[in-house]
Amino acid sequence: MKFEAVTIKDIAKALSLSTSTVSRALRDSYEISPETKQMVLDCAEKLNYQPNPIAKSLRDRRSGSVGVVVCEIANSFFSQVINGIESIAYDKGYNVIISQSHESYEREVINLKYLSSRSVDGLLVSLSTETNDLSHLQYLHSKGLPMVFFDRVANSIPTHQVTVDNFKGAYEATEHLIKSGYRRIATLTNSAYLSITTERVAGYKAALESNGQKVQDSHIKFCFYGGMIFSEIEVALDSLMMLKQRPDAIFATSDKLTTGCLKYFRKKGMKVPDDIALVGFSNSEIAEMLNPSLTVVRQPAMEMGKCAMELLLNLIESKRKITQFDKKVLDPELFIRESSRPASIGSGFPV
Amino acid sequence: MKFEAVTIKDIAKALSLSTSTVSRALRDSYEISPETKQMVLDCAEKLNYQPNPIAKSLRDRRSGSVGVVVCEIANSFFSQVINGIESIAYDKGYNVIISQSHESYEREVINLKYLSSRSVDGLLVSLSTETNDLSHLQYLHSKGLPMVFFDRVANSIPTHQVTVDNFKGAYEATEHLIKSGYRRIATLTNSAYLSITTERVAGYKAALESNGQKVQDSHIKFCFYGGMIFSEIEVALDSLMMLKQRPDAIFATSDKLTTGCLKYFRKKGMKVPDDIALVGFSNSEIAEMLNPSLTVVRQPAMEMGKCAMELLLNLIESKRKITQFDKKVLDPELFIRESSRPASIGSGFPV
DNA sequence: TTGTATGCGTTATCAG
DNA sequence: CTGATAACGCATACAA
Repeated sequence: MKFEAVTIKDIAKALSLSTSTVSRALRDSYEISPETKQMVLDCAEKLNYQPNPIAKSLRDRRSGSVGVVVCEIANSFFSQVINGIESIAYDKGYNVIISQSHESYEREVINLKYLSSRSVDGLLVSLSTETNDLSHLQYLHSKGLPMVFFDRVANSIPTHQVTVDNFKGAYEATEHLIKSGYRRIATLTNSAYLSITTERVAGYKAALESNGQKVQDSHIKFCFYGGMIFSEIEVALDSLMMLKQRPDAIFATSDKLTTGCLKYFRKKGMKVPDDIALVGFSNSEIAEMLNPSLTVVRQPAMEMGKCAMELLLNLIESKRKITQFDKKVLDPELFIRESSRPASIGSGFPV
Repeated sequence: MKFEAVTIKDIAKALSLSTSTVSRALRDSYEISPETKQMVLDCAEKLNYQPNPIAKSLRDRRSGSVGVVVCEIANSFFSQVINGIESIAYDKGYNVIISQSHESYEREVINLKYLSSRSVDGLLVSLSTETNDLSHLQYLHSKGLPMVFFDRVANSIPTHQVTVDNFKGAYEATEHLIKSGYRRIATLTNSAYLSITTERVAGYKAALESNGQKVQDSHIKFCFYGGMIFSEIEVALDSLMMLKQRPDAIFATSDKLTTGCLKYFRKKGMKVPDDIALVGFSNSEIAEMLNPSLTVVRQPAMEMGKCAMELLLNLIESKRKITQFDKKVLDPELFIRESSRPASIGSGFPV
């Protein structure tokens, strides 16, 4: 594989054939006699010939691989999405190259730069929390590099996208708290740059309003890095806890924020949901174990990955230019845990 | 990037130079005049020239990328290792291609086949739980493809490897339980194929023996898929719980097994460590939150990744054949949580 | 200092 | 049915 790489040339030499004949035989071309074909195949087998994908890529001007840009793979939601992507890619013979932005705009730009320049045939992108300027993506898009956004999408770039119904998920989670009797529901959310933030906050607000509650700006706390830095969560929750009218419930709009809340409350010696109720977006199985009474909004991550990859393959493999784009919206699932307390959404939490 | 790719040829044409001059100018060769160099650079900038890595790979017979084979990225330990790998790779200009075996031998073979054939310059491998036959790796190794094993290593293949001192970690964890007063310590461990299993079980046994306790085979439970399938854990723990002399403590030898135990006990309504004590290998921050009283053996995952990547680069970039191999062993960290109960290692666990 | 020619491994086109 | 040749984009040995 390294020192003595077997090429079609070697096979050709061994069989006193031309490279073109060997190439055709290997590709099972109709214009090669069955005998020659068999000879070539046998010889290839014997020499353990492995085609060189790089040479093929250069010739075909396609690499057979797609790039994925996510913030963190160490995040249940994204690793599940990646599993979905992989499963489709695998079936279709594509290779998946994963890159992490670690929520850094700079890193996202660098990764994208690397992935592009013809080394990937397409891109599956979920924006970093810092990303406000989209020119790097706009540029690639203008050059015709197929891309599909998922979860954290860029609406200003016209292409396919896959999301869950964030509005609905947030609406239902919030309404669930209201129906459970909570009256001062705060929300802990991500960077305002992110599409998911806007949509989830909108759902939260709508649920309050359509249930006759007032939206209070002091109840909406943004964590720019989505809780990657714990102090963000501390600052946000400290300020909520210090309001004259302390919130009686919190809606956390992401996995990291949900576990971050649990961590915070444990640190403070507060019980969830005895002292305060918590509802959150979460795809982590462990988070549920962490608080068996936690009501969560689960995203169909695997499905999102599959769907995004399929849309990307459409773009890559379609001959003519696509002008009509899909905005696929998946349904979130709300897992409501029954409570032993009335007007509460859980049965207890360890302090 | 896609439809109209700018190449050195375009720059050459625009400037009425030859491609070699352009190539040299871009590589900042000493034999090009400063003026020409500047012209070329400016033109490249203007046309937004991006070198084609595939063409470069073909010519250089190196891809500038390394392959990583792990079982699951959705595993704190492995995602941390990957972050370590990436950080070094990034500094050295290498690209990292991650592939998951999902603990399947077949998938491991396929992934490796894909990664090899000169599309990667080297391999960082942690074996799947099913892997017993190493011929696929042996073959690649014999062909001279640089590889470094980490965590789950193959001792029969002579190359660098990085592990933690599994024996020591297991020894200390077990001894900690003994010192805390436990007398019937069972262990829940992975597939016997894995190096980590052998080493950790050896450490467990040694700790028992050097502390005057007998090793009981009925106390050692193997989970072939390492707890990927929860029923495995149920079967193992059920049989432990049904022993006439029920164990009073359990040492779980991996992250997944540790959380699996917690899940099991919660399901059974048992308290950890009131009803039973638990100590485990774990790199997940959430697992600690799950049970703040859990004593864990933490592996320096990030460091392992960095170290493995550095060793791999040594192999890749060294001119002459290396015959002396490093077996780097990192120190595990034991986090002991104080208990409010005597002869117990924790303070409470939610049921 | 710059240009020409060649090859990396493949496949498609065009001849035979 | 098979073979010679060119091209994908880049970088080097060799000329000039």
